[in-house]
Order: sequence, then C-alpha cells, then structure tokens
Amino acid sequence: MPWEKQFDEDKVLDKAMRAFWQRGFKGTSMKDLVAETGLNPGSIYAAFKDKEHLFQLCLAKYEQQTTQSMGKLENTYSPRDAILSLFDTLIAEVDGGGESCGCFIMNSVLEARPEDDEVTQIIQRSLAQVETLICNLIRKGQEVGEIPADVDPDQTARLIQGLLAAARLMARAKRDHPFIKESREHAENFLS
Amino acid sequence: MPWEKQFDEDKVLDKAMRAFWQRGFKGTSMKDLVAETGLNPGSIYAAFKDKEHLFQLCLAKYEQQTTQSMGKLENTYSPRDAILSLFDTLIAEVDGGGESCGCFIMNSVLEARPEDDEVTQIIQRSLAQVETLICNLIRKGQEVGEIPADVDPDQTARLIQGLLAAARLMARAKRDHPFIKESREHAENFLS
DNA sequence: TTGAGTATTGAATGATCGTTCAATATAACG
DNA sequence: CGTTATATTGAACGATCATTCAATACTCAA
Repeated sequence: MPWEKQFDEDKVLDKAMRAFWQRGFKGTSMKDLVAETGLNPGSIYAAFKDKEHLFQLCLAKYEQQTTQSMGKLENTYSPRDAILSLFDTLIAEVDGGGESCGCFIMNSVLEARPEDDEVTQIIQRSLAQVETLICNLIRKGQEVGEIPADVDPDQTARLIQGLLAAARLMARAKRDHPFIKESREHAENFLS
Repeated sequence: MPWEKQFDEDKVLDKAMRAFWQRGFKGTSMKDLVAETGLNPGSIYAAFKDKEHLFQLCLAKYEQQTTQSMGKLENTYSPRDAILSLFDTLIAEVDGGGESCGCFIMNSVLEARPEDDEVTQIIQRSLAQVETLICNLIRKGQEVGEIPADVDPDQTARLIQGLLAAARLMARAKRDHPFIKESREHAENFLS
C-alpha cells in the first residue's frame, strides 16, 4: 500500500497562515511558502491544489482558531472581562514590541476583490460569527448584572468589533498610537 | 528648445491614484497603469521614476486632496455637522450602490511593510493631520456651544477617526453592514 | 531650413510569478 | 525480493512582472 505523508498537514497550514497573515495573498509568493513550510512546490500543489485554495484554507483555519480561542475566554473570564481581554491582548502585543499583524480576516477584506466569492463568504461568515460571540457575551454579562441592561447587545457587539478592528489598524500604522489604549477605555464605557 | 509634455501630469497622477486606491500597490500592475493612464511605460518612467515613487506621489496627492476637502467642509457646515458629514458621505456611497474603496491611506496601512519608511511616514503624517482637523472641528463646536464642553477633543477626534475607519472597512466587507449607519449614530452620541 | 534637445514609443529585457511533470524515493503487499 | 501505488523532488514551463532603451517624433532657436 502507499506511502504516508511525510509532513503534518496542519502544521504546514499554520505556517502558511502566518505568512499570508503577515504579508497578504499577493505579498506572499509561492517561493516564500516553499521556504517557510519546508515543502517543495509539487508537494504543496499535491496537498492543497493551488495558492488560491491554500489561502482559503488558511483563512478558514484562522476563522476556526479565532472562534475557539474566544470560546475559551468565555470559560476563564467573566463576560465583561472576556470582551475587554480582546483589547488587552492587542495592547500586550504592541507593548511587547512584537509586530502586530492585525486580524487576518480584516487584512483580507482590503485585498479581496468583490468577485472573489469564496473569500468574500469566509470573511462575511467570520465577521458575523465574531459579532455573535461578542453579542452572547454581552447578554451573559447582562444576566449576571455585570453589564447594564439598557445596552443593545447586537449594536454594541458591532461597535466593539469595529473599535477592535480600528485599534488593530492603528497599531499597524503606529505601534504606540494612543487610540489603541483608548479603545479599551471606550469599550469599558460602553459596557457600564 | 525642447518639446513640452503631451499629457497633464496631474490628471495622470489622478488616474494612477484611483487605480492604486481600488486595487492596492501589488494589485495594480504597470500594464494596468499603462492602460488606465493612456501613457506608455517609458513615459511613465520618464515622468515618475518608477512604480514605487509613483505610488508615493499618489499617496501624497490623496493626503493633500483629503486635507483640502475637509477644509471645505469647515466652510459649508457647522463644526458638528462637518464631522457627521464624513459619515454621511460614506453612507451615501454605499446606498448609491457604487463600490466604496475605503480610505486610500488606511488601505495602504495593511499593504505597507514596516521597513518602507517613505510610505510609513506619509501614512503617519496623514493620520495625524486628519486627527488634528477633526480635533479642531470639535474645539470650534465647543466654542459655538454645539458640542458639550466636557468631551476631550483629542481623544474624541481619534475615536471618530477610528469609527470612520472601521465603518469603511465594514463597508468593503459587506456593503449593507449595519455598523456603517450605526457608526454615524455613535458619533452623534459622542458629540452630545 | 536645419540642428539641437527633449518627449514619446513600444518592443525587448531579465526577474519573478504560479504551476506542472517526469524522475525518483519510499512503504506495504504478495 | 519484486511489484504496486503513492509521495516527494526540483528543474523547467509559460505568463506576467517592473523596467530599459534604441529608434522615432516633435518643437523651437538659430
């Protein structure tokens, strides 16, 4: 019988994801992917069809990863703190000196052409999913009495999502932009 | 004596700007620029040095254009309405069905590599400039009594700028995303 | 009218892009 | 051990990339 794959498909996907995340689809060449995954071109094409499809897989993986890690927050923090921790993570990133490459999904928004249906769908699905997760956290916070009952969960979820997106964008433009830390304070205000 | 240029350098710059604005630096090939400006490769290189430099000129032109048009708002609207009109323009864009390509500067944030000093500088300068313009509008609004005196002009200016950036990002992801219109309402709240 | 000087032209350049494929290596089965 | 089936290899492909440059077109001063 055949020969088993020599590489861990998931680890390779992870390395490719990081590359696309940092430099985007067009900014990441097949040569880059070959260098960073350690695979040969042929192996990549055998395993992932082509660059476009590999990119979509990475985007989907990121979506899944994000959903998972937000689910974990729900178990380690109170609802309100879980939301604020999203900002804290970003703040810690920029304070740590490491380059923040923002949100892979949001980065892809600007690069994706409108006619690119597959990517557009993943993006819209991810946005909706994160919005829902935040919304549920707000609702839970309201049940616990941690968040005022008069805040509109849906609208506020979108506002938090928007603030976070903006903060990550600013972080990329200027690591120490005041808005990054201010965005957390704003979020705090919206939830009290 | 020599032969005068056959093309209007400023119009060509404008067409190139539109191309880079829509599709980004990497997404716009020299072939595209040749097609859309009507110039030949050689003429482009003679006039603008190379693609990178042309891009920087476009970015600078956009910065200047933005500053100018925001200056005009100051004369046609009250300070508070001038700020809100920034959101109205975006809302009108997406309602009109036309594709909104966001803010050229913000789009470039994600594509620019950190070591690209020239582009990074233009971006940071533009961000600071717009922030200042909004800040001044807020201060004027406070003098007129249109905006409460207890809002922090600097911090609120950054918040408005962030909201607008997020709204434009969302517009690109989903033309009818609720956040686009909500961002205007939020801005209204922050200014009352 | 002519010569000097510059703008324009667009084919050609080498580099890099994404992708393919014939050759080779490996592992399980008979 | 030999056969079979699949994985891996990496050189090579055509397309496209940004860029160049010799040839040509043009204007103006002389």
